[in-house]
Amino acid sequence: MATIKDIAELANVSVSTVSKALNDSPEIGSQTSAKIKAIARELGYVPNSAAVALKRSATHHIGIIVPEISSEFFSKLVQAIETSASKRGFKSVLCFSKESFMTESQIIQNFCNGSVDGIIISMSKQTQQLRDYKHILSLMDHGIPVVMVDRTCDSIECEKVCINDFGASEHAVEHLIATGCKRPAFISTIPKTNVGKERKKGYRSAIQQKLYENNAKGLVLELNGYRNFEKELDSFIQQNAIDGILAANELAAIKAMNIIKKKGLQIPEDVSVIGFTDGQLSQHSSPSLTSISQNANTMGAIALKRLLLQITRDVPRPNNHIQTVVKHKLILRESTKAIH
Amino acid sequence: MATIKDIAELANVSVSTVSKALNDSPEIGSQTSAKIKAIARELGYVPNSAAVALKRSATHHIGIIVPEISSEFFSKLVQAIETSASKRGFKSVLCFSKESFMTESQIIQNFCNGSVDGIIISMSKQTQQLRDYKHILSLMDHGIPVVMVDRTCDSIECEKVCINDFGASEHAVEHLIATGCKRPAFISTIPKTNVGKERKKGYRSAIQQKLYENNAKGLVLELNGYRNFEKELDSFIQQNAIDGILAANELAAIKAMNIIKKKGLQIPEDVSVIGFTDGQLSQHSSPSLTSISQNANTMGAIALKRLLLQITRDVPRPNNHIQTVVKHKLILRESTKAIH
DNA sequence: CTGTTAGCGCGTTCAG
DNA sequence: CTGAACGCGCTAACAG
Repeated sequence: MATIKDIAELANVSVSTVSKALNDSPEIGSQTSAKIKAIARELGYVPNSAAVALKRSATHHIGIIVPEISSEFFSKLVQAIETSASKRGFKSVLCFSKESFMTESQIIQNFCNGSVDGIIISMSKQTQQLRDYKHILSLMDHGIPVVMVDRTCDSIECEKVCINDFGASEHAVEHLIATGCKRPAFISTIPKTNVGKERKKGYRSAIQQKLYENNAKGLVLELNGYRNFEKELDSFIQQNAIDGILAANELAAIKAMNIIKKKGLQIPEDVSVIGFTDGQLSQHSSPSLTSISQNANTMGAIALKRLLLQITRDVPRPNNHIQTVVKHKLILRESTKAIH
Repeated sequence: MATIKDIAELANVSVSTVSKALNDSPEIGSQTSAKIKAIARELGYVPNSAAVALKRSATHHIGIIVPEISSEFFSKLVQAIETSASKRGFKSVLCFSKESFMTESQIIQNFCNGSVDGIIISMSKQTQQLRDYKHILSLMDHGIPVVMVDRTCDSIECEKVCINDFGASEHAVEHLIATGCKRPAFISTIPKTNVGKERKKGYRSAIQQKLYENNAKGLVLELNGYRNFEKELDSFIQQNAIDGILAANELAAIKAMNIIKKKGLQIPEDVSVIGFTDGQLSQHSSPSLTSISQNANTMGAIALKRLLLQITRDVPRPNNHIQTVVKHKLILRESTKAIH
């Protein structure tokens, strides 16, 4: 690895001259500058990032912490963040919490060493369940800007980017009702997350407004994962004479559709289904799945933009409690009936 | 951000004493050491990564370059690499080439600044098409270890991790033939990649051995993307009386199934289908898709292990042309018939 | 226009 | 057992 020093020796000038020449300082004469640049190119010189980072106390790296990327929402989100980041000269350090509080804490502790200029995080299930945000606060105490995406929480004052999960859920349920569903249900395998909770609330709000006069809680099936999914869902559908399903996540919706088909019921005639996230699974299932799109790309781009705003202007924490709400979209496909 | 200097002042010792104490040097007395550590904890001290990197000329970061992560193979691969890396104290910098040679080159040029200790790459389509590997060679010239995964090439002498795509393809076609297919076809939307080519060769080899005596080229449909996919595939199936399909990638297989169903044909009775990659799409489609699993998790873990071997022992390039072949797996599901 | 010098934060000889 | 001093590679005063 050629250094500035090597160039200086070859060019018979001092290191500072080289530094200035390479940074196009007006102080340096054009022929000297040209000569230096030629030598630099010759040697394949690239400024050492650690040295620059040390000097500027800024790394041009951001940290991304997500639970995982096997669900398409997160993989899209990550890709959107990285794409925006690289456009602006920032590199992305990607970490997975695997839905574990401990792992998330360790990752964050690690990020306190100044290896990133800021962090975008979507919290783990366990963190949201424990409601323990010490690690995130500690990060902010270290002066590292944080933007929370999708899996956010109210009790921390930092920037947030999310959709209106409550409203999106209402929207979906209203559509089920409008297409003739009398007994729409809500199923979820993410009951412990803020988004899971909001989506459930939205479901209840919609059925209370549009379907029941009383304070009915509706038909809700919540599970932690997919262990007994088939058995539970099967009896749930049977016992409650379900004719519509809103699933809080894509995979649950897809699995539900397969179980419904297996029972010999028709989708959407007997049971209509709507999912969240709108990924490839939704597009390519049969019947294709009506979905709420969370616009992961937009969320990612905005999250990055907000983060860089905090990083570049060194206002430590002005109006930090800004929350950007990205519009959702209901994408109609074959798994729901048409409105007459 | 507390530094070693701050601690030194508070403890009334020199910075070097602090450094030694924090690194558990036997030179430092136990009570001094304890006191220093207490203060460090108090201040929330974390060693500055840029300074350490500069000192050690090693960042404990690796670079991961993949085309994208919307296909499940790459998202699994990335997750596997990161998981192994973090276990060993390495952070992962993730970049997307978006199948573009230019983007890939720029990313790599950027990585020559010493911001990573090594790189794992799966090349872009365009790079494989142009066969221009200057950027990768330049990386190696800079002394940065490189491991290529899945999308590899023969003409570079670096470590490689892949599956036997040729053999896997043969395996799949043999299964189609064994379950009664007389006219199995091969479809691909990745004709320009090495894996796409190998899979096609494997297909041809199998049909020549098992089906035709002569050197028939078989029934091959290659497209660059999904623009006219439906139209092309439709007439391809019609004209050639296809009764089996091996698709070189998961999405093509799924799309093919949907088109076949739309034509009113039965899967697997009229047309059997096998795909590559075995992701969630394969598991949850109806009928579920028989697939070749590339064991992305294994590939990722091995790639990282091999890379770290090169990084830690500073043998620059000993037996660098090692190629690790990971075993594939044929996962039988509903889209193929049973063997009688 | 160019060179000298200091210092970013840390680890590491080498003296004491 | 502890401290002073150097240098990793770079930028930015400050001199000349």
